[in-house]
Amino acid sequence: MRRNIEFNKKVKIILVDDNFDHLLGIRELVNLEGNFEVIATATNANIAINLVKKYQPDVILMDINMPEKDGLTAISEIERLNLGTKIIALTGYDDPDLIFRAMKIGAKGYILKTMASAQLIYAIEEVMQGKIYLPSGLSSRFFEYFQKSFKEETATNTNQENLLQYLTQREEEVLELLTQGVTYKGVAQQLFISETTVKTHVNNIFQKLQVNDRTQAVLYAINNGFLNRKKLKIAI
Amino acid sequence: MRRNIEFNKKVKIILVDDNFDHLLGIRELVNLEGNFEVIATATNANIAINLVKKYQPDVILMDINMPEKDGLTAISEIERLNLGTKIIALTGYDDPDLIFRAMKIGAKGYILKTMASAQLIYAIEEVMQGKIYLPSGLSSRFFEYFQKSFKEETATNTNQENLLQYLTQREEEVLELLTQGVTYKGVAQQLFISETTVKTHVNNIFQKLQVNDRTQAVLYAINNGFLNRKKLKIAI
DNA sequence: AGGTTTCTAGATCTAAAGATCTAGATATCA
DNA sequence: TGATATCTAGATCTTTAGATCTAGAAACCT
Repeated sequence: MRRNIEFNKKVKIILVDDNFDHLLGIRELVNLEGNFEVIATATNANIAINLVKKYQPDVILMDINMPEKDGLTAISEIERLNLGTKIIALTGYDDPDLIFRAMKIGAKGYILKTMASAQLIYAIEEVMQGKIYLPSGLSSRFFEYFQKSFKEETATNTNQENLLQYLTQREEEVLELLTQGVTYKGVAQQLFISETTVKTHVNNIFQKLQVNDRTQAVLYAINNGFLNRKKLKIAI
Repeated sequence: MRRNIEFNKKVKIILVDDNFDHLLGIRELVNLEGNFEVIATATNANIAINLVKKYQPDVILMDINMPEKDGLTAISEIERLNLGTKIIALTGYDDPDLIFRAMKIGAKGYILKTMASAQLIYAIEEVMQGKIYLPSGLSSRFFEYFQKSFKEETATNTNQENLLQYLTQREEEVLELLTQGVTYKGVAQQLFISETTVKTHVNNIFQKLQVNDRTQAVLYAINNGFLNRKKLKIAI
């Protein structure tokens, strides 16, 4: 039969939307495409997650404005399954924060319900090719929000000089251990120096960073990019 | 004169590239467009920054692979001037990390030198409309990198439960003050309770978070999204 | 009404942290 | 070679921090 011959070629899709009518509409639309097949639908996120585990679809169209468990959480959980399922977020709002969060947790696409159906089909085709699809309007909003986030983040750091630059190499080593919650004794052992030497270094660090205790020193270090320079942790 | 009449309409552009020949080529190309005008060029970043201050251009085409001061730093500095100048990064490489960092610090566009000249013109037009322009190939790379960053970041957090959930309201208040480097005495004053009460809370916090001292508690709180829930700080 | 949780707070003690001063050994730089 | 910076480390003392135990008051749940 035709169905069997094409079985391996068809893109398996699961729809998730709490509005049943909307679900039917999208199913109709998607099934019109010869290469797509809606293999299951769900009206809430928990059912959806179980369906995904069972059928391992290629693509999920997920309404992220649902009661109970919201769509974003569902996306996170599905992503954690690591099945390579491409998730396209579907919503009525073009809220930049929502778009940003959806992309952050791994959505491969984001489209508005008000958009033309052709765009939905195109989005599915794109994500199936491993691409990410954002309509140009949403992509602008995403980038605006993205850049705004960073601007705010660096704004607090640039209003005054970074006192970390005055630390000597040894002091940096000591501070790094402090940011791991190590005691004087621990630092002394790890650096093969005496405990009093550590205290000397720490006191010098305090003066240079203009703080009174180790907690404040650690906080200063974290807030001023000390860990970012040392470790990997992408600081976005 | 024609030049005066159209003065307010022309888009003022500054080119920055350490390769002089390349500079001439781009200038030629851009000037062919009636609406664009290259008002200055520079072969290094420091000169470029001074030119920007002086002429306040609409758009800057910046090669980010330059010796001495690199282009990314220059972009940061120009952004800090807050003149609303749109910066388009220009480079030979489509390194995702480079793209990501350029966008992060505020570039409004990113194009490869190997790309067609029409794309450069289009990019200028787009950014002048307040949009961000990334050729689709680069935009894919950007998103891949973007999502990978977050996946790695959350990977360390999701491997075990978040002990912060077991804290009572009062304990959260105390912990919040600890993450600001406040002493027992300070916490007591701010919460209008006795110092011994604070100690009791802090000891309970230590047990719940399975740590031994305040520095470790603060580090646990920071690494497990305590501040993110409380304050603004977009944690990307 | 009785159990549970939470917030409060005292007493007591030990361990760590921090402040301050002095000082020797190297290394670096002018 | 003499000044400077860095790393080292001792002595001494005060102040926080942290551990442990007990216990009352209020709120909440069943």
